[in-house]
Amino acid sequence: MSGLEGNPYDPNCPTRTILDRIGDRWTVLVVGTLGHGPARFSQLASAVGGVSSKMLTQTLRALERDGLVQRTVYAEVPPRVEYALTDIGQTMREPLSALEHWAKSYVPEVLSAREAYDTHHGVK
Amino acid sequence: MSGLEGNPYDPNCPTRTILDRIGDRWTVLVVGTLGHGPARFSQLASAVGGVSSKMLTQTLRALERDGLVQRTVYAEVPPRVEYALTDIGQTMREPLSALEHWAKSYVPEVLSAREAYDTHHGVK
DNA sequence: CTGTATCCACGCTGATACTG
DNA sequence: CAGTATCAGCGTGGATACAG
Repeated sequence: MSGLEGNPYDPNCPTRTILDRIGDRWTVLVVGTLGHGPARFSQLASAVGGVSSKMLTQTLRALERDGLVQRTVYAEVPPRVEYALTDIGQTMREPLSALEHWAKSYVPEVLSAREAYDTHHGVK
Repeated sequence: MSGLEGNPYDPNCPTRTILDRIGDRWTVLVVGTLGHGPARFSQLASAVGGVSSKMLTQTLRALERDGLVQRTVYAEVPPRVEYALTDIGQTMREPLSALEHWAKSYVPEVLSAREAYDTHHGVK
C-alpha cells in the first residue's frame, strides 16, 4: 500500500523514490532533453540553460546511479562524454509526459486560482 | 516550448509549476488520501502519518490557493473543517497515478542499479 | 479540534576558482 | 571539454509552545 499514501520517509516507497528524483530543479529538464537523443555535457548545459556544471554533473550522476542514464566516455583529446537515456530511462518519459500534458492543460486555471486567492486574502 | 525543457525559474512554465507543487514531501500524500473522498484535518493527519500540523496546514493552504482543494468550515463546537478535491484536483490524480504505476514497475530496478553503482564506486 | 507563532538546524543550490 | 573543490546564503521543514 505504498503508493500515493504511506510514510514519506520510507526508502522502500517507490513513489517517494521517484518523487525525490524528479522533484529537484534539473532532472526533468535533463531527461526531457535526452529524450531527443544522446547529448554531450556541453550540449546539455546549453540546452537546459542556466545550470551550473556542478548541478549538471550532480544531476547526471544521480541519473546514472539510478540506471536511467548511460554515460559514455570517449578517450579522445579533447575529452568527449556522451549521455543517453537507458531503456528504463526511456520508459520514464511517458509518465513525465502525462504530467506535462496535465500541466499545460490545467496550470492556467491554477494560476488564476492563485490570483483570486491572493486577491481575497492578503497579497504579500 | 516550455515543457520538459525550458527555464526552470520561469514562473510561466506549467511543468515547473506543478513540479514545484508535487515535489515537496506531503502534497502527493494528501492528494492521494483525498482521492478516496473528503476528509477532516485530523483524519488527514493520521492517514498521512508523521506530518506536523504546521506542514499539513501549509500543504493544504497551497493546494487550496491553487484551486485543487476545497476547504469547508462548519461553524460548530468543536470546530470541524473538511477538505475535498475540487474537480481540477480530481483530474490531477491521473498523471499522479501514471507516475505511481511507473514507480511501482521500475523502482525495484532503480534500487538495484543504485546498489550496483555503489558497489563499484565508493559506498559511503 | 484546528490551527498559528517561533526558533533552529540541515540541505540544497549557486558562485567562484581550479584541474586533467 | 568536462568536470571537481570549497564556501556561503537561503529556504524548507521539524520541534515546540501557544490559541480560538
